[in-house]
Amino acid sequence: MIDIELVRSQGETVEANLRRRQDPEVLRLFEEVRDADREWRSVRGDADAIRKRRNELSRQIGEARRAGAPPADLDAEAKEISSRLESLAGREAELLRARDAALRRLPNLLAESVPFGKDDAENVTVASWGTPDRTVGGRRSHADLLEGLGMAEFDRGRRAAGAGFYYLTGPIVLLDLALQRFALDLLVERGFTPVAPPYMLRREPYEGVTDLADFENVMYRIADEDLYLIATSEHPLAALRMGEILDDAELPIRLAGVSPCFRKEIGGHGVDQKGVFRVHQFQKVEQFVFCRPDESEAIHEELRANAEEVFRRLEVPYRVVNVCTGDLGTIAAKKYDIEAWFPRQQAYREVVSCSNCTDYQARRLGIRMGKAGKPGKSVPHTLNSTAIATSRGLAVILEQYQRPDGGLDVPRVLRPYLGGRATIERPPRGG
RNA sequence: GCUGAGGUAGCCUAGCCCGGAAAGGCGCCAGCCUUGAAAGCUGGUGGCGGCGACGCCUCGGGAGUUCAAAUCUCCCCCUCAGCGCCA
Repeated sequence: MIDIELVRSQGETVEANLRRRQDPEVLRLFEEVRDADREWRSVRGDADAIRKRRNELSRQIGEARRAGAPPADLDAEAKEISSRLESLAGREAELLRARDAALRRLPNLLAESVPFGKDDAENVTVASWGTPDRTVGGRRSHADLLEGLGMAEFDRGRRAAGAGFYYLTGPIVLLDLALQRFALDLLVERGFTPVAPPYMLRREPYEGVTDLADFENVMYRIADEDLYLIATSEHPLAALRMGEILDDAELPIRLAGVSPCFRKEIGGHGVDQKGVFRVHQFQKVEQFVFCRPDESEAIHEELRANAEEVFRRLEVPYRVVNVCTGDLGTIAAKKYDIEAWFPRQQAYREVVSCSNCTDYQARRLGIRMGKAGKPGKSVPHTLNSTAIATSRGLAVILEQYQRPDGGLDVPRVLRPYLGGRATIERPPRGG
């Protein structure tokens, strides 16, 4: 959430920034925040004056009572003033509620380096690595390949859990774990602390880390409980320090989350719909950082470099796009997507999302900076980035490393995690 | 799930039974003292509104009673302990 002080003192700048998102609803919300805040402050003043009088009377009545009987006129005025306050206080509370509701729905301010654009077609490619293989050459979809190897159960997954769920079986499970372990080791090497977070969160922290629309669309709720399955470990990692004061000296805090991710809304598919590209459940190793505001820009680049390194070591061609103003989500001030080359689809598809959330998430979670004994008012920044999501990471490897005979070469960097194994073969007797 | 105890400012705690300006300690900041530091002493140290004098609010959250609620009543949330169940 944006700092209300900023809305007051730099209203024009904030509005101009929000305008870049090209969403009329956002500007309407901004007006609502500003109007409600202005009126709240005015009503607040009136109500405070009445409260002051009430407190005076209350004090006098108390003193009079201790001395003898309370004077009837004081009592009458106190009663009258209380009822007058009631409606005003109601209005005051309502305005504050309206202001904060609108403020919480207002998206983050955009970083200056975010390119202006309408939608994902106008995202700007800022880097690329590797040479995309432009020949389709009888490549199979990752789902076909998996089924050919007898290492995935899509139909049975649907029968048991519904569309969007699947079973992986056999050596591919080890490959999946190897991918996670490889990414995790890389992050640990670079100073991250591995974290196995809770896979469910209560509503309150959840509202701090995500926006309300997402909340309704993507979250699985546990029936009769105030619990939601996490959509990414970013969320429990952010909530790890909710309500706390972070000591400047401990920043930056680099965390590597490992968890399954659960998402209700999986959207449309496109080519090769079957498989693990868009699913309700997948594994992810995630980078997450709490840091000082002045260092978040540099750390954003660091997270991006780490994510790029994952795909370089896997020898998977990719490009990096700077997500444009019209395509950026609510929480992020700036976002890079890494899109890996899927040779069967002959397309770059998103495999990493790397965001600088500045102070937006931290403010919603009530996280501040300072020292024990001397809490500050400033708010740290949070950043997050995929290291590897093993649905898509797996899919791209299956597309790229498949062999014409239906087997799979194991990416060099993963072999140590598979006991040196270099290939995954079709089982001797076909399924 | 049952029973009990709790939730008070950055932290720890008192106040609650019996309603009437949130006491104290730690930490932190400043001053005094000191060659410097520590100790000691003095003062300050929540949020919001107001240009300001100042005022209002704040005791897990909400509702109620009352002139007045940390305190009384009701509902809800969370934490801890014991018991139960359990990988």
